[in-house]
Amino acid sequence: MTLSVREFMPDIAHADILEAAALCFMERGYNATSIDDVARRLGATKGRIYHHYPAKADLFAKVCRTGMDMNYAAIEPLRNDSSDLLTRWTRMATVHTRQMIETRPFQRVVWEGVELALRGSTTPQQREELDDLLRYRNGYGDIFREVIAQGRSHGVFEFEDLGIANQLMFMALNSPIFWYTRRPGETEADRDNIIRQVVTFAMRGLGGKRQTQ
Amino acid sequence: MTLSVREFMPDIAHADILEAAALCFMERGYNATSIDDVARRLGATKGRIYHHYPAKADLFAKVCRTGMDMNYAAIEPLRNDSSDLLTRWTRMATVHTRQMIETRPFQRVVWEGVELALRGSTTPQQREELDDLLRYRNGYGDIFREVIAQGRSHGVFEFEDLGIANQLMFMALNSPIFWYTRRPGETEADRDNIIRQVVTFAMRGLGGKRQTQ
DNA sequence: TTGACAACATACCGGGTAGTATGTTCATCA
DNA sequence: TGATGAACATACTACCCGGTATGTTGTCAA
Repeated sequence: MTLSVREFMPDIAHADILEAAALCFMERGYNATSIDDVARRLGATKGRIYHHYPAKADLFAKVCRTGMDMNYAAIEPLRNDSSDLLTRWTRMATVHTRQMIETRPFQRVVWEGVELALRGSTTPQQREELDDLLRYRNGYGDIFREVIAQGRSHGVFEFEDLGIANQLMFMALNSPIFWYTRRPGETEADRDNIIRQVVTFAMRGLGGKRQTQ
Repeated sequence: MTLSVREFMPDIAHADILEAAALCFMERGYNATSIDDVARRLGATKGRIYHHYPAKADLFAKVCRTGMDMNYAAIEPLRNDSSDLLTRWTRMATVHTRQMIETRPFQRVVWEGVELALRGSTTPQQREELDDLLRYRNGYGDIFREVIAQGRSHGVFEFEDLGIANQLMFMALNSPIFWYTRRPGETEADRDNIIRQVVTFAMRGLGGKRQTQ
């Protein structure tokens, strides 16, 4: 259900560049990352990158977009889920959190992209791209927002302000992009265990009724 | 109980510079902020800043340290609180969250400082300062960590991994530094209401028993 | 086989910015 | 009162990095 980069990029050259860029941007941030850094990680030079992307900002935007594309694709199968609300929310939250862990470099770049978009203060053309990203991510957030809103009106969840609750929920679910690191010898079960704890925290935070874990 | 910058800086000149720097760093981030930006906000020039701080990195570090100083000072009165654990945790969490809102520029810079420290990749001397910041903040985090650990062993809280729970709790409590903006006409009660919702979310997330709000 | 184009590498330029070196003003104190 | 130094402003330098212009290699079609 979770997707990797290459399934989105049939063109290997682009996938390699995007992956290297995502890693660099994650490690040092947008401004501190030079195109030469990305090229060095690829074992190549600037020329290769500028042949495919007109500017650094476009490369960054593409990494962000790819990250969000993967998120949308991951929860897409759950759009038609007809389970009860709490089950549906739990599935969505679990998939989302797993996504944060398994495509962490991209998700962290998305986070910085959203921050840059909110700050403003860039060139008009880049502004356009970042605003697109913002709308793209807001649309994604609205999917969850709607579910927890329904959940509250059905007595499944209990909270006051919908906007605040949504923010807090996403902060919890997204948080692994900041503190998760793959331990050597970590099993699939270990990771599932972490994800479960994160989702449980968010569910309880939303005032959700306890369900069988 | 919450403290402002000037109470920490008897020297007004330093307080002005730190406040301007905090605002600039918050708005554009460390790398994208030039010393001239800070000077411009002060209605001054570079000379003034370099007269007090040897380098940009030192100014940044000082902003971080000041932010953490304010946090420590804010919860200091609660160290000797002999109330029951849930009450004590709630008071600490409330003070902390209020701190995030009322000194938001500084707290946001602290966040970026921690990120820079975790990434590494800087000059050795700055590395030293950032590592100091990291230890300083970890010490602060341990205060909360101990309280929720005790709370769990006394049946007040319920969660699995202590480290993960602490991370998730702080993500929730810190989150206003990302999404809080002061609304025009916002009253003191409005702000208290926001803080209460954040604290409630975190408490429930930790598996805390509901108490009278 | 050759021309033409894609996919890069190499070499270079220009703007922005951290940091410095030097002036200038003003207060304080011997 | 003049000497001294703190607290800045001004002027300048050096470097890094984004972007471009040009060179090189391989492939493929006619």
